[in-house]
Amino acid sequence: MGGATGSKRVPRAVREQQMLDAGVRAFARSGYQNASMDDIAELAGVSKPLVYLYLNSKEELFTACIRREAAALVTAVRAAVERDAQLWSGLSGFFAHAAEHPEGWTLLHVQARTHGQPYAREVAAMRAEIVEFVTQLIGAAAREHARGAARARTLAGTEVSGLAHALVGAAESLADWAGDGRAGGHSAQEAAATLMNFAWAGLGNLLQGTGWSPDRVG
Amino acid sequence: MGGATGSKRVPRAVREQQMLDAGVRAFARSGYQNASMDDIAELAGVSKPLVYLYLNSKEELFTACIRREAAALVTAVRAAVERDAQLWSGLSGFFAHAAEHPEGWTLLHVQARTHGQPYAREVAAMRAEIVEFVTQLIGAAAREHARGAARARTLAGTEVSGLAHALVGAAESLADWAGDGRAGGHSAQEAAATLMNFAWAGLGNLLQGTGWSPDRVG
Amino acid sequence: MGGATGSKRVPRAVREQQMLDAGVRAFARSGYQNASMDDIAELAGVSKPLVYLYLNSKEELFTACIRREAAALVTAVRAAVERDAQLWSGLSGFFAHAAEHPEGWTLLHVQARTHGQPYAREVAAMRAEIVEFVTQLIGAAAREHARGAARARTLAGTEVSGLAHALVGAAESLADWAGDGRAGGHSAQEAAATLMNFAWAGLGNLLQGTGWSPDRVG
Amino acid sequence: MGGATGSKRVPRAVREQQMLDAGVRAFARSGYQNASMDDIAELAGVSKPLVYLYLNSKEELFTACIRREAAALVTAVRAAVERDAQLWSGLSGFFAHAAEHPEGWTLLHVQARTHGQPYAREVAAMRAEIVEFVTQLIGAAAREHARGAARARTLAGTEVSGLAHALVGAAESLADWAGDGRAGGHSAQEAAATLMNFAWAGLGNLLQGTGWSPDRVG
DNA sequence: TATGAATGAGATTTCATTCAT
DNA sequence: AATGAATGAAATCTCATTCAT
Repeated sequence: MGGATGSKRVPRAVREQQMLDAGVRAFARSGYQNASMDDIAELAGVSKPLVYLYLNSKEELFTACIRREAAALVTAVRAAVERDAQLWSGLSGFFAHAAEHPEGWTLLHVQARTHGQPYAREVAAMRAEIVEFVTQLIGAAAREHARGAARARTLAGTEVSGLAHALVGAAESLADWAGDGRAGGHSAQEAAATLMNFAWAGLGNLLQGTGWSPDRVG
Repeated sequence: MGGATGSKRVPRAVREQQMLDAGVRAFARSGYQNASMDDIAELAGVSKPLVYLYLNSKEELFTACIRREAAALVTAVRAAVERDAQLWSGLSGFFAHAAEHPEGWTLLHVQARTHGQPYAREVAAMRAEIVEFVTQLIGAAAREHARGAARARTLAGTEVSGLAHALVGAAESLADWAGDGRAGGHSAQEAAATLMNFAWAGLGNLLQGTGWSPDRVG
Repeated sequence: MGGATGSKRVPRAVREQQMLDAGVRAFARSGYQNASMDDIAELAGVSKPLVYLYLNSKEELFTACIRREAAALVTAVRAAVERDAQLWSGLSGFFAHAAEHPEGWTLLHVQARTHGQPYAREVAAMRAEIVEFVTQLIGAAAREHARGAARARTLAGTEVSGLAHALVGAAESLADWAGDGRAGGHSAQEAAATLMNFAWAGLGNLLQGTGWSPDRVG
Repeated sequence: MGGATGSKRVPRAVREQQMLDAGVRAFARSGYQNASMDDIAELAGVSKPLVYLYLNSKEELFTACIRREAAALVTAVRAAVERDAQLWSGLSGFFAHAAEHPEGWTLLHVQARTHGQPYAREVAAMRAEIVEFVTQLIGAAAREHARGAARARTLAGTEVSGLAHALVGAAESLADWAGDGRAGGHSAQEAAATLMNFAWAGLGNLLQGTGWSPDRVG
């Protein structure tokens, strides 16, 4: 009932993936505490003891879910970046993956951060990896900008870091927004474009020293 | 033991605030589910039945905590905005409040979203209110921009909405970043300035239609 | 139903004793693992959570039961010994207590030794205390003997120790035997007398060096 | 993995012994309940279903273990007795076997008594058999004694039974004592000698009616 | 002869919540 | 205004046992 397949006697590796699927879905929907092992077992179409036999405990199951989703997201972003090393590609890959795996994205963005150290650390590591990508891409974008500009200053480390964090935060918020129905069906591409618009101009401003400053009105 | 005061026979209004203090702290630290009513009662320095007498249930207590903290944040942002109706002031006020009330901020940003409908709605309402501020401020900034620019197009509703979400997300991410030790002690002011830099330029670009577009490299 | 009293709202100290009573009975009858916390709670006439509230866990409950019964037994033996410092009194006190508290005795002798370190140690400590009593009493009896005998050698430390262990073991076995129906209703007094008969003569033999030795037939 | 052999296709009789070995070890170490069928299967180097195929259930496995060890002990004692029909030989044989098979001895002495009817009966039967030996041997010793004494009364049935129980209990206690390191390495022979000393003299006293009685001091 | 896959039943433990004072 | 005593309901986890090959 509600179970994945009706098939019996499935090899372990396959069952484990089914269980992780169920875990991701249940945790994303109900949160760590509210998703019971009974729910997850039923969703996976197996009995509870089998879940314990393969994944040992609720905590380990949660960790395994987070790890799988984090790895998938990082892989998606990395692949996008490796195609052409553009900020646009990275953002686009990120939004596309988040849109295609809304439960995985919710698990990482909403659920995993809520629960103590072990999980939050896992997600923080993934986020750091993505921030690192973005930082590199901002560097590349800065060089691109500089080529087409008369004079350009060099960005300080914390400037780039702050920028990267702002960008990732904006991306996360937009991913949520796009994931909701509330955005009126805006696509991953549009979200990426909106953000690029923002980032590109902000970057240019920053490089040319024409940026906004507190004593300016606005 | 560890309770707030040791004093007895405290008027209801005061006791309630003590309980909310305890609730905010406990929920922010441990999350909704892991914070037990026992913990909260002990933290508040009263017995559990009294908590129930005044706040009825864990859900209501949580809601009351969120409402209080959300109101405080909105009030802070509103006050900042009302001083001079500038985007900068709003952002600055937001960062300052988040920095001064880390537990309240954690409660709103990290914990409240995790839990199903009743609470999430509360937070969504607050977020919507802030997005609304930002939307208005963006409108004001757009007019400001337009005054100094040759030609400026009018922004579409979803554009503004997307921008506002990106901005709020970036702000939240920066608030976390600044809240950590990892930013090397960056202040609320600096975070606000970084973000303004970003937003201001992006906004200009958008208004002038000179923004980045996917077929451009970068 | 089957619960101790029907009384409600009993002070904690009293309830705790009722719980220990129930624990001793249940553990003695069914063993540690087979006695469920449900059984114990029902036997004590309270709900399970109350048992946990007061005694924390099954292990702690078991420990508390063992400790109480061990203390009671030691106290009984000590009191008997202190009345007149005779081996007879000690044995008699021991048998009387074991006969009057068969469940406590079973708990200590049969159940507690079966389960790992923490409990076995508790019982071993109690047994050591009793062996110590017996050792002292053997010393006294030896002096008594010596006064009425022509020549008497001094006992070696390990001889006394071995004797004490044998005596305690014999007493334990007899306590079980007397506790069963199988002894045909033999009383504690008779068991004590039988054992004294044994011990007294054995002691005399040993002191006079007329004891049995392997190369003798028999 | 820690299993006995790695060899496949072993004849049933051999496999069964391997399983009993594993069972005895596991039950002696952890007790009936704590030793899981998984543990035992792993220890035996086979899969769980095979254990069930050969031994049907945990209860039957336990019973088989007890039976094998009890038979071994009884056989050892019987052999010793049959050599020369002396109490000394029986005790000596008993101690020697217990010392050489500590896990079997633990199983019989400590674990088997704990668990309800089915097992306890098994052990009780063995104990009864040994008590019976001892009773016969005491009879023989009594005749021996009588031959060298002026006048000797006849022992009542319960007297002999009590004696036998005391003796067996003392023997068990001494077996534990000698089995520990605490006895300072006392051997089976010494334990047997200590006990014989005790028994021999007690017996003589009893036969001659010169034993200790409650109104005597001591 | 032998095993990987799977489960029903039941154990301990926790927690929000109420009663009686 | 305030609390010690008490519980219903549900969660995680374990284990003896069987199925299908």
